[in-house]
Amino acid sequence: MGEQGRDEDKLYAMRHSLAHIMAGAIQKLWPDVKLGVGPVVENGFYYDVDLGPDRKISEEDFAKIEAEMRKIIEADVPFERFEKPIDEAIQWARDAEQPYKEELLNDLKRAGTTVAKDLSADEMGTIAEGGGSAVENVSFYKDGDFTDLCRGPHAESTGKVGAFKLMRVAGAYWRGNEKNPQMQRMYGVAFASQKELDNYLKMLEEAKLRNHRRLGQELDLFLFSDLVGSGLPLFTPRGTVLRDELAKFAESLRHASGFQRVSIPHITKTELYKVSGHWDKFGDELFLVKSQETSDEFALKPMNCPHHNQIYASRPRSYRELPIKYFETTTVYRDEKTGELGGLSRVRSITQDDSHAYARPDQVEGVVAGLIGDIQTLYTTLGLTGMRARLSFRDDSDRYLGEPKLWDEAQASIRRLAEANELQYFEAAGEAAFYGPKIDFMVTDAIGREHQVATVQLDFVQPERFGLEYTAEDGSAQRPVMVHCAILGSIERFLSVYIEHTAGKFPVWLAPEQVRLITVNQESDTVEFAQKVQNQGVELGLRVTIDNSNESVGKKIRDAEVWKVPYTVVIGEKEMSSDRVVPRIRKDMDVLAAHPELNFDEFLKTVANEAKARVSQSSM
RNA sequence: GCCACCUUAGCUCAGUUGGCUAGAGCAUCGGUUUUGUAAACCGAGGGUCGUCGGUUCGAAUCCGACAGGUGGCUCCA
Repeated sequence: MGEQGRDEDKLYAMRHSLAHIMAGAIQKLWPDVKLGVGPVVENGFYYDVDLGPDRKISEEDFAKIEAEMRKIIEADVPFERFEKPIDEAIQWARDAEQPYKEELLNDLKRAGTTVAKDLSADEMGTIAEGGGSAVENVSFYKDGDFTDLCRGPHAESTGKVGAFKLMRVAGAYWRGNEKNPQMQRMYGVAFASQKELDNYLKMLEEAKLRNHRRLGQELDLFLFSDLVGSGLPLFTPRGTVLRDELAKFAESLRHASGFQRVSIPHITKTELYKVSGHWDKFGDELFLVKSQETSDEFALKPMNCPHHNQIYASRPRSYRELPIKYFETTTVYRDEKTGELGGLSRVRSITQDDSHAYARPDQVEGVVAGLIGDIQTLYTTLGLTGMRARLSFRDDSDRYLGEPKLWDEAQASIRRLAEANELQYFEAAGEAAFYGPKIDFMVTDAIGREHQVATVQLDFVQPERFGLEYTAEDGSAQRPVMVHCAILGSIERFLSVYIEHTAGKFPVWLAPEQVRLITVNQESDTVEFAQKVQNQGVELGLRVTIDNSNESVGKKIRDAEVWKVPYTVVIGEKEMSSDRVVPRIRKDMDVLAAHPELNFDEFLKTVANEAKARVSQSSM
């Protein structure tokens, strides 16, 4: 570990120390506060506090708390470490009337250093000493009047903690369990220097400018209506271009990989999900639909696999025709809890580029390898890089269906696939679907944030439940394995990522408006010329618009910039007489810049080719 | 669903300790202008201040409920 590692350790200690300082400040202001845990997180720290049922900290209190923290920092008192036997520590917590600490210590005593069931390893790590045997002593840190049980490490003294800012207060359940009382989680950010803190805050401002909700409004891509309901986005013509073009691209990849399109209704009798197993697992997320005609109970489909299974099951299948691969871009509906909705990232009508392949066991790896290739092609084309794969496996809880032996085989097979396809991967226990393990793909956006996008899942539970079969070479009936895959994942969620990644500067093939023609005046020959150019463009499959409004050219140029149109062409006397195009090219693009001297015909063809080739811009 | 905060015109926002007919810019519409690469000029329309209820002589402003939103928690097939 070099210089950088030591700096990171130092920063960690600073942030951790600030968590203590904040807790101390809060305790000074509200002496009977009950403290939870206060770990370091990305960019800062938090501390969970509980002022009792009738009192809450709000953001208005931040100035007060920060002032109190600064007093502690200015006092520059040392962080002193000492140890107590576990029983004395428990007594300390009892005397201090800190029931949450007492609970942690009791778990620590009972469970040793193994992680208590409800507590994440990281949280536990902040209070427990390492080692494998039962805990006998626990360590404390004291700065001034404030003492907290803590593993450390800390800064030397409260004066050496860098620059910080309290950011927000949020509700958080004690130990992350919604059955436990809810505490207030105080978040702060902290860096070694004020300059780094300022840079971080500036980055947050930039992220705000890219926010997909804001751009969705500014660029007229999608909206929500109170009458339609929350979590139900409506897409405008411009937004629909994005959706359609993305879906078309995903579809073309599927087509090349031998998938066949199918089409299913958006509702079904609930019976379907009782057979599939979804009813028991996810019944509370179903939108139920009533018929006025029959007594059957219907639901809006929350996933597509059971429907697709019915198509597979509609006739006897031979080993010769496997793998059978169905694909469809379609919308599913999930009754998400209102507090979980947000912009396009979490919606109640979710459009998936969903596929289900039914394969013989010996074909599974080939099918999955093909899907991985398609996923890589799509994200590379979209300029989303740094792909990582999460191998989502089961843990030892009882929420999974299917034979453990099948799970082991499938997980081993997924591991082999990750190796064979040279994926950069890591494993995560407890992330599997209830019916099988999966590979989840994450990509990194233009400002360094990682998002989960595509997913490939193996499933042996549903073929069993639906009695899916094929006739093998020897005439016996065999079970196919199902492979679920969505490349874009949810188109809505994908757009939330992609709009922020591009900041709304879409590449030509996705741009809702690819070429905007600006007339210098409203004379009929100018307008007719523009219309002729537009028609030519439309014939080439381009999205060309004309702005012949009665505004100055300067104003119309500005408008085109604001709408982030890739190519803008002013049409006036010069262009009409010379048939030369001097396109105004959006600054992030570099494709046409190499061909400055084109006539209208050449220009349009060049743009059409760029769109057809799905060229991504090099800089975003 | 839980916690904190937010909601004034299509958008972004002003609106003093509760007190005259609730304002601005952009956008929209009408007129003048016929324009050359990031904002021409003049004028007009547009608001039950999220909704409902309460306190008050008087509510955009104070209180409550509900709806919608933001950030978290929990969840995410």
